[in-house]
Amino acid sequence: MAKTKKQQVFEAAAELFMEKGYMAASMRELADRVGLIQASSLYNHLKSKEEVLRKICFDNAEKFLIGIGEVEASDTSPTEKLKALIRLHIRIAIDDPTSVTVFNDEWRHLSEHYLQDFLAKRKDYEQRFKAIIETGISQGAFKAVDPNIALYTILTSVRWIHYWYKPARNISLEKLESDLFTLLIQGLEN
Amino acid sequence: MAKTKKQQVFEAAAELFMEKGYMAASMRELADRVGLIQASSLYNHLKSKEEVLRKICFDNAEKFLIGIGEVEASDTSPTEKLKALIRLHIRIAIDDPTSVTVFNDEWRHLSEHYLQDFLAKRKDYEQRFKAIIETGISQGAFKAVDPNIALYTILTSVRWIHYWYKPARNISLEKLESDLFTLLIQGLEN
DNA sequence: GTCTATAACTTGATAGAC
DNA sequence: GTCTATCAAGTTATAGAC
Repeated sequence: MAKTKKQQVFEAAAELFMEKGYMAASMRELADRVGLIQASSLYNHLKSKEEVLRKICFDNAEKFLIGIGEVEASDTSPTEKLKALIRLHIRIAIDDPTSVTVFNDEWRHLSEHYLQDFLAKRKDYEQRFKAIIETGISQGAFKAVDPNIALYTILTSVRWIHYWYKPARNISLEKLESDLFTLLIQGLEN
Repeated sequence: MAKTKKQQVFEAAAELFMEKGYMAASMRELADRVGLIQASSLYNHLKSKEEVLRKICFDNAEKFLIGIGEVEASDTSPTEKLKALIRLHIRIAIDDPTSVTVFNDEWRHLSEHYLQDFLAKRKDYEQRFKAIIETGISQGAFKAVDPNIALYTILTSVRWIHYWYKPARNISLEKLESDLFTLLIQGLEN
């Protein structure tokens, strides 16, 4: 299937938002990047600049929320759940690094109504993630570190993947996963 | 010593850059925040908006480069050096969370000449940090993980501190340090 | 050192021809 | 669906009075 022009526009926008940041990215520059189109014509494919940001932010939020739902539903130990969550972050980051980077870095430019919705979803995700860590601690599987410190250390630890990891590099997805398990889980486990 | 107006302006700017991002922060809003001053009058205290960003980015870069220089000069094991580096990041983050957040997130809006200089300094820092990890691996003190994965996991792990850590909270600096050592070093050590 | 006024420019978005 | 033309609003920064 060939990409529709709308898809091309949205993908180019995500790249531009990643490279320059949402606020520094102009519709004229987006048009240049899509090629052979004027900025005004972009409005046949999108309603506004913010609509593109909204789609990126909420599509990724949904990916993470669906993912953590599956992890919660699985009948496994806290350690296995934590591994599955790290795998989820790696998978989403490698599946579409551009999109997830914009999601990570540009959500604050959502307008107020959407920003509130987004922050509520993020808070929900973080609390469910933290609950898994807390269960592990109370069961004695994890060390008695502060759950917030463990949570944010793990959450931010996977945010560099897009910037550094390229499959072409001589490091495999398996090595990436196992090194991250070593670094992030071995410190936590009893 | 009372703060000079210049200091007040630069501090308010850093706060504004942190909250809204450099590109979304306007000189008019900065003036409102400083209070009882018009945007045009700010130019008696700064040469340009970018001058403020430059000062923030290069002051922090210098803090990290001086810090890693001291760590390198110390005659200690890779594990102790790594602990000292984590302590360095925590100290800088807690000492001035606003400034270090702008340094972390807004450097890309430096104009070309300064951007190149900044990126060279960052690359220097990362390579010296990585060299310490590599020494630990080759000496057998650390596990044979990929040095880049370890480097970026550690570097990004301390970036949430500003957003979450408040000394008023019922968690001490000592607990923060020891939990981060547990999480970040225990996974790496043999 | 602060003000008002404004220059010079860029921004997101729309109207209407084709 | 794309174009040209344009609007209205916002931007950084400067000039010159006080």
